[in-house]
Amino acid sequence: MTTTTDSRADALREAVVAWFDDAARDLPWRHPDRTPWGVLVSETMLQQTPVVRVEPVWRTWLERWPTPADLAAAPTADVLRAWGRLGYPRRALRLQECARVIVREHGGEVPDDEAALRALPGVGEYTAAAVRAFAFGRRAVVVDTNVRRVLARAVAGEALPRPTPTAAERALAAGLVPSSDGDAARWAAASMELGALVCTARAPDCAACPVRDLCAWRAAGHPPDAHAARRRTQPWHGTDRQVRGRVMALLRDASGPVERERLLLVADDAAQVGRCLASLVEDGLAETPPDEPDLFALPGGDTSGGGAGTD
DNA sequence: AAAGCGGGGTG
DNA sequence: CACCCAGCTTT
Repeated sequence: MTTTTDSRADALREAVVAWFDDAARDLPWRHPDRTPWGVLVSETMLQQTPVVRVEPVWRTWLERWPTPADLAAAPTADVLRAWGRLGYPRRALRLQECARVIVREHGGEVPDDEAALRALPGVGEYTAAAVRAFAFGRRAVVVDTNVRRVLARAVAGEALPRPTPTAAERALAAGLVPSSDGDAARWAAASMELGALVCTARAPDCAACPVRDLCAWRAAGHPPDAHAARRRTQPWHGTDRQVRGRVMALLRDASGPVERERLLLVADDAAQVGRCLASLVEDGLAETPPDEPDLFALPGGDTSGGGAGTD
């Protein structure tokens, strides 16, 4: 991949980075004393969860489990409770498994190369690139939802990127990444921040945008979203996801196993709840104590010999 | 390529 | 109430 070197690309990169120097949020995972592990934890928590909700959980999490070895050794029930309401609790499971792989295969240190990062549970293309850039200051093509939107507007002249990324889109993003490690890492953080703070999805603040005079979307008169018809808003009310979430909330708040009968009350459709309980067990998010098929608890959280778990 | 997977803040 | 959020995994 070659870096685009035309003057317009240069102007875009320089304007965004200069803006970032002044406008960057003071986020804890950007502090000088952060560790690669802290960055990996933040990136995992930030997968589909907004910054404001992640920040307090990240602080207590890193205080409690400052290294991969600490998280690897923790009871999974404690991990799921600490994850709280961040959503997608399978991420917490994968993060703990990730910690165990790091301990087992990487001497307890977060790896810094692309292939090793991608091999970690829960680490995909974006997270691997983000860890390389933000934890190690290395060059990486970091393309998240913010960067996709910024490039869709500023370069492609569209209101929003298409629902699923294309090869052309990633090539465009790759071509804009500066060649040096330091510049590339700064560009990654800056382009993401611009999308998060100024070039937002709902109400972009074009008047405050450092690249407003370079923006193809603005130059075209802010045409509407060309891909709107192909977007599907995911249902929520009455779905398995909602029911699973309610079950998990109950299990988190209980100090011990919970009776199936009580869990069935989270929704009108008992069959649906039963299906969700089975899927949660299948996913490793819940388990039934030995010879107790009508009790459910968070995994590895068995504290006593079986008495009724009272809050 | 598309579906499944949480939860809550916001216009 | 629809939409969105520093995505990943599986089909």
